[in-house]
Formats: sequence, structure tokens, C-alpha cells
Amino acid sequence: MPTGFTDIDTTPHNYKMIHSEKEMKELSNILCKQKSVSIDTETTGVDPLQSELVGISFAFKEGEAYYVPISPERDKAQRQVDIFKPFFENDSISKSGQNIKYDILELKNYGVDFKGKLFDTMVAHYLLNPELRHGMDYMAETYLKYKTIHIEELIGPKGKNQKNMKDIDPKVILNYASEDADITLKLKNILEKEIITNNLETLFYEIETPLIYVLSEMEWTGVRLDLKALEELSIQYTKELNQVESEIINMAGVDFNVNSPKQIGEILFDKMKIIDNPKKTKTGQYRTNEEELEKISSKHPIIGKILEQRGIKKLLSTYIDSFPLLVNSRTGKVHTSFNQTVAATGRLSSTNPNLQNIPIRDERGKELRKVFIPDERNIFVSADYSQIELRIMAHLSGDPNMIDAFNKGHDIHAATASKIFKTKLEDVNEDMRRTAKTANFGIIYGITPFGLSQRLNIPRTEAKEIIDEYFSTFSGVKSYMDQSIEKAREKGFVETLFGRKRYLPDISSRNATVRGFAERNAINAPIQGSAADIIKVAMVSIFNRLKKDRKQSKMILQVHDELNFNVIPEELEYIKNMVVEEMENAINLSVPLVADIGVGENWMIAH
DNA sequence: CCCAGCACGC
DNA sequence: GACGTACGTGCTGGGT
Repeated sequence: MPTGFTDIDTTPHNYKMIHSEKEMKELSNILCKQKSVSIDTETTGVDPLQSELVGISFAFKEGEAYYVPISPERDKAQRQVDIFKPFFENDSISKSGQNIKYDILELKNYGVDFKGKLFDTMVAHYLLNPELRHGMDYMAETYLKYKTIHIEELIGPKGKNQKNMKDIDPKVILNYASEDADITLKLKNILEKEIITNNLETLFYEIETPLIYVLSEMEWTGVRLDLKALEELSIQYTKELNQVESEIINMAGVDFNVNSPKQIGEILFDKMKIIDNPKKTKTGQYRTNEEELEKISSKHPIIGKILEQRGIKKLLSTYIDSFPLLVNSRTGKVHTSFNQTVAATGRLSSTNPNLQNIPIRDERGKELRKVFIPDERNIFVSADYSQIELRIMAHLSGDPNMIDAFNKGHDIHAATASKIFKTKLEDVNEDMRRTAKTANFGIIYGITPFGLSQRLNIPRTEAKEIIDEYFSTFSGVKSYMDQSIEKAREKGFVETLFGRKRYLPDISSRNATVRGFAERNAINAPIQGSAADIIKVAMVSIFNRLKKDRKQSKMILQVHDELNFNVIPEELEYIKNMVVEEMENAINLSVPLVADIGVGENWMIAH
């Protein structure tokens, strides 16, 4: 093998097609006798809630797999899936898969209530190496030196001419699908050892793996939108957008595309010459972002109009006019996809739609939050951690001043201001508090004097004084930060409270900029990552409590430090108490964890 | 089709 | 002299 890789042609394998329902029953019986089975589904699309099954593959012995084509005819397909229901719903058989949340959701379309311990190879690899890719093809090459059959070999290259799996001959799918289940099994056998070697067992088996079921149900439940209100917002904002755009064109005195930052820059700085020496981006284009425009907003009324146009346009294109297209026609709701293996720190991410970046600050943004509503006669409940990252910072650093402030229940930003400005707590004014708040956030992110000076719009020397004062009062914070960087340098990684690792090879780079990035990551990753760990623990506990207590209310969203619920009225008191209890007791730190809870007829009111 | 610029969240 | 606060997703324009 000149390449050093094997593939299906050079590897012994026995992949069997399952033809009849009689054979399916025989296979199902065999599966039910296994301890652990690797599975994979082939479907008509990438959204499990809108796709139909094309086939299912199974493997429980390396080199052997079974492929079960599923009928395109719905009733027959249901009968076929039902044959395997006893296997899928058997709690004592563990199932492995690559991104098994997808398979769980796909099968839920067919009434399958998936059960049993899970092993997701994608999630396992994410814990082992969060910053690498977690695709099966990539893992097969690195761990098995094996080149898999690529999906493009079946359905053609990406693009509008790409074929659908349902149009491919099952005989052709056989090897591809069987290989997927087989390779997943082989990877599982390697990765489960790696998880142990890297001390990731608790994080993997107690947190991330149970979370797969939690996320599956959240995605399945979905979030209801007030589509009528959305439509009204669309009409109103479109009108406002057109108005503002024509005002901009009028002021510019020439027609151009207001949505083009390049053209905006040329109009403002070449034609209108609003200021001398405007800043440029690295590509030589004029920089026209909010920060730059804000600085020159007093020079000409067009600047304010451009900022307003940008805000409305964002709201319309990203949210208001996109959501209706993402509403599931069967459920009438949006079903985001929570990705468990993207963020290097351990956070979740959300797509299609991203429900973790819904506006909240300005007035128009608030209007948008109102369209997120609970089911008929139900209640929207929102619970969020108060200052979780700073509390983690206090705990990890052991800084007595910071711990003391939290233990006394003080407003942490005011307490910080009181310390760094050497002022009595009651004499801290709004400006001092704001400065301290910015400094606190900066600390978590590994800020520099320059960064803080930019944020606060103050001279660099003054920013440096604030930081110096911060570190002298919270000296534990300073030494924790130094230790984090030192640890990264010695071990090559930093870790969270639950042992989630982030590797930082750049920490020893001779390039100061590159090294600076790694150093800030060494400070931030354990904090942000521990917060991610903690809310995941809470989510699993809450999910289990809801199940155990047979409640009908559902957790529907996670936004990093916030959990949202669709609550039935009779369960409101229970939910409020239980959720806060589970969030606050997810872990014991040297400072209390505090969760606030809100209730209302929509997300805006509840939050 | 991909990247840059921008803007939204935590 | 350049750099300069973490983590994400998605839209649009513009050049390939």
C-alpha cells in the first residue's frame, strides 16, 4: 500500500444486505442479544426532522455489518422500523454512532423512543481534541489509517446537481452504509480507551453523553413563534428600512448599494470627505464598522442613518424574514440544531436557526424577543446564572477579596469598583461601576491596557493604572492567570473544573501576537469552559428530574448561561423551584452559584 | 464557491 | 511598527 492507507478493497469485510421482513426480524432478534451495537441511518436529507429514512446499518463485530434498506413507502417503512423497535428501545443495549443525536431524532420521526447507553464517536473525539475535525472520514484516516467511501462517490459532488440518497440503488448503498457502521464500531473501540487514558470518563459518560438525549428532546420539542407578530414586524421594519435607505441615498447625492460596506466607505470618505485619514481594513477598504462610524457620527447626519439602516437590515435578514422559512410545517415551530462539538471551549452552538444570538439590547431587538412564545395556555420560563464566569474566576483563583464579595452577596461590579477606586461601597457611582464592570469582563478575556483603554475610551496610561490596581487588590486573580499560562506552557493544555482540555501549542510561539492569543486562551478557556460544563450538568439533572417526576413541561433552549422552558401552568411552581435548585447545586464552589428565574407570556418578559 | 466585513448573542 | 478581549452563526457583497 504506497499511501499507507487501507480501504474497503484491501480490508476483509462481510457486509450483508437484509432483503425481506423475515430477515429483518431475524436480525432484530440477533441485535437484541448484543451488549453493544453500532448504528447508522441513511436518510433523504440533512435535517433529521424533515428527512425520511432510506436505510439503517448495524455492526457489532469488527469487519461485519448489515444494511437494511427502508421502503420509500411510508406505511411499509413504519412496519420495517417497528421490527427494530425492541432493539432501539432496549435500555440495556448500548448504542454507538457518529453524531448519534441525528439518528435518535430521525428514528423519533418513526415513533422510536431511543434508549440505552450511548457512545458517540464524534463527541468522544471532540473531548480528546476539541480543535480538530471530528468527521468520521478524518478519524478513520488518523486512527485506522483507512480511507472511507466518500458520500460524493454515491450522490455526486456538493451543489445543485447532487443526487438524493433515496435515488441510489440499495446495492450501491450497501457498502457505504455498512462501512459507516463498521468504522464507527472500530473507532469506538479505540476512542473508548483514549477517553480513559485522558481522564475524560466523568465528562464523557456523566455529562456529554447523557446530554445527547437532552439536546435531542430539546430540538424535537422546538420553539413556538408568533408568526403573525413576525409578519407585522416585517412589514413595519421593511417600511422603515426603505425610508432610511432613501434618506441615505439623498444625503449622499448618488445612488449606491447601502448594503455594501465598500461603497459606504467610498461615499463617506472619497466623495463626501467626512474625515481625513479614515481607518482602513487589512484589505485596504475603508473601515465602516459601528465603532468607527460612532466616532464620527457628529460630523454628518448620514452616519446615524447608516447605523440605523444596518440595525434594521440585520434584524430583517437574519431573523424576521428568515424564521418563517425555518418553521417546520408539521409542528409549526422552529427546531434549532444544538451542536455539541464545535466550540473549542465546550460551549454549545446553535444553527438553523441560531437561537443563541437573538437580539436583546435595543428596542427593535426587544420586539423580536416577544415573538418567542410558549404553547397555547403555557408559560415561558427563563432561568439564568448570575455572573457565573466571575464566580468561577473567584473559585479557581481562590482570591479572598473576590470570594468575600460573592459570599456577602454584594453587587460584584460595585464591589470591584469600591476596591480598585478605594471608595466606600456606598460611594461607588455609576461611572465607577461601569468601569469596574468592563475591567471584570476584560479580566476574563485576558485584556491588555490597550484593549481596556479602547473599551472605556480613556488613555492607555489610565487603563494601565486600573489594571495594576485591579491586580494589586485581587492578587489571587493575577497569580491564577500567571499559573494558567505557566500550566499551558508546561503541559501543553489547560483544563476546566471537570477536566475538559484545551490544547494550546502556540503558547511557546516566538511570535508575540500568536503567543498572546494562546495566553488569553489559557486564561479564558478554563473559565468559559467550566461555565459550559456546569450548565451541562444542570441540564442533565433537570432533564432527569422532569422525567422522574413525570412532568410535561419542556426545556427548549440553552443560551450559554441561560435555560428556557415551555411550562404548563400546573407545573409552574415545581419548575421554578426545581430548575433553580438544580442550577445552583450543579457543583459546589467556594462561592455560591446563583440562578435568577423569570416568567411570562414570551421570552422578552420572562428574561 | 469562498472570503471579507459586518452585526447579533454570551 | 504592529498588535492589542474569549466563544460562536449568518447575511451581503464582491471577486474568483
